[in-house]
Amino acid sequence: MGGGTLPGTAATASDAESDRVVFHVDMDCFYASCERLRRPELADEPVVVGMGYEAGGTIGAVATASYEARAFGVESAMPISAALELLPRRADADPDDPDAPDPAETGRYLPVDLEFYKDVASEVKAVIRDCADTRREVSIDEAYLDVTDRTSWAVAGGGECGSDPEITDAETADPETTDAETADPETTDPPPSTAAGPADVRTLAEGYARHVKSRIEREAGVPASVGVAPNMSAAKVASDADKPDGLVVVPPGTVADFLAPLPTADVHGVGPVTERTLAEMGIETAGDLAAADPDRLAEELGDRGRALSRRARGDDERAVTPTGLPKSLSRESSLPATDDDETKRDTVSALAADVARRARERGCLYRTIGIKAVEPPFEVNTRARSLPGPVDDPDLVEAVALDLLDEFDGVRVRKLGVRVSKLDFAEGDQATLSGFDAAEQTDGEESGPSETRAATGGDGSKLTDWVGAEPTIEEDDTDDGTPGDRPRRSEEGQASLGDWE
DNA sequence: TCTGGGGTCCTAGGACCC
DNA sequence: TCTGGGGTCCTAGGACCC
Repeated sequence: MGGGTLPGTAATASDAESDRVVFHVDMDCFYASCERLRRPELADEPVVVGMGYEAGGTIGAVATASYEARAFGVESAMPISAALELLPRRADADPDDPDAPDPAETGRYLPVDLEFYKDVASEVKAVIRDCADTRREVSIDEAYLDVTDRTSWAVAGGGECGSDPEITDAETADPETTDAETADPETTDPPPSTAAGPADVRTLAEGYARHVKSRIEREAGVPASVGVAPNMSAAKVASDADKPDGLVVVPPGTVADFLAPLPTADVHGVGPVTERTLAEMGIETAGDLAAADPDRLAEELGDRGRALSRRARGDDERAVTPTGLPKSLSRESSLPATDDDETKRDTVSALAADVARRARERGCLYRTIGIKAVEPPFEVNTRARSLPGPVDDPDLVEAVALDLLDEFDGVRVRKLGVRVSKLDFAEGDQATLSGFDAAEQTDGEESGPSETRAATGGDGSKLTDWVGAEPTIEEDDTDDGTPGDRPRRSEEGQASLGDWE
């Protein structure tokens, strides 16, 4: 990075010439960290947080395992029953029972408490919003920050190219920042640089990342790992490279070298299937991937092949953009495999009601209703039907879902799901501030003309006649039908994260 | 160890239209 | 009157991510 880049000259340069500064902030075993926050006695214990898990039970899957638990082989997505074999429950450690597990080799098992984690996440987000104007909050525990305008790749301490006073200020002027990262680098014996480049070069970007990271820990009380790079995919890999509590910096020009030795599976977008395909082509590392002929990759993987090849070379021009509004809403749930149609219909009815309720809470209409039916062992079937126009109609969701389910009469299923898609956030009536408490009005009046009458029209002919029977829906739904509380699109074009809070 | 639940994006084939 | 091409929408499935 010699002497920085003149404005305008870098715009079209690919990969390493981009001088953007992108952070990927990734909370360490977030759910477990949240549990520790409110139960400090769990601090150094193996902690397993299970979804679908109830205290004392054996069903469910591992949502998050603390690093202490991972040392026993417990991994995300593993069935709780399997985790228990590797790491028995602490409660089962009975000192009087010679057959009981050694307490030192047991762990704490807790059910997911998403509401609490969201509270913690909102504190993390408050820090992130304070530290970056441009950001993408990807999930409850993960975000990308473009902080190009707050820091730079200049070398810290007024080195060769780090002479921009504004930038130095940005890093150090925060009055709240009292710890080492603001102090004079000369006197505080800075932590060794984790830059992938020349190890003795600390950039301002690294200092700012340290600042963000320590603010999160201080203000939200949970640890984070941060990856720093000139683009999103490299930052993502960097944040993973030294977990937990990691800070890995990959300066411009070093991205390809940083990625090269990593297995292909570490490249964002390479899952088990692609990994296998690549291995069959003799491609084992990101370096191999970068060196492979893009045309050959495209033959095997389609357009994705080319994109992965670019990523592996450190070339990722995607801008950090806020998360948009959701494209679909769904609920699904597993059940003991059954072919009992009554059970299946009850399940689908409940899922449909829940999906419809959430859609209404978010003030969104939907035009497609679908189901998912998973046959053992893992055969996924989906069916969907589109309506002539967007609606907000719980009864219709149920009716259509049940109708689609008919195809699976007598079929054994182990999981069922209901989804609405082709969402329409009906942005027309911002004026409806009165609909503020719409989430509460789920009973009684239907809050608007978007309620389609087709399926509930009073005759027994359920939905045989709704397709094409209600071309009037379209006119109707535009004037109302949005409860108006959720789509907070004004915040930044699109709600930065309409999801929670 | 038979795999939880919530999403996104992409592809392919068919229907339909001009 | 067996034959063109392009575009769009829809459905189903697959891969991936957290």
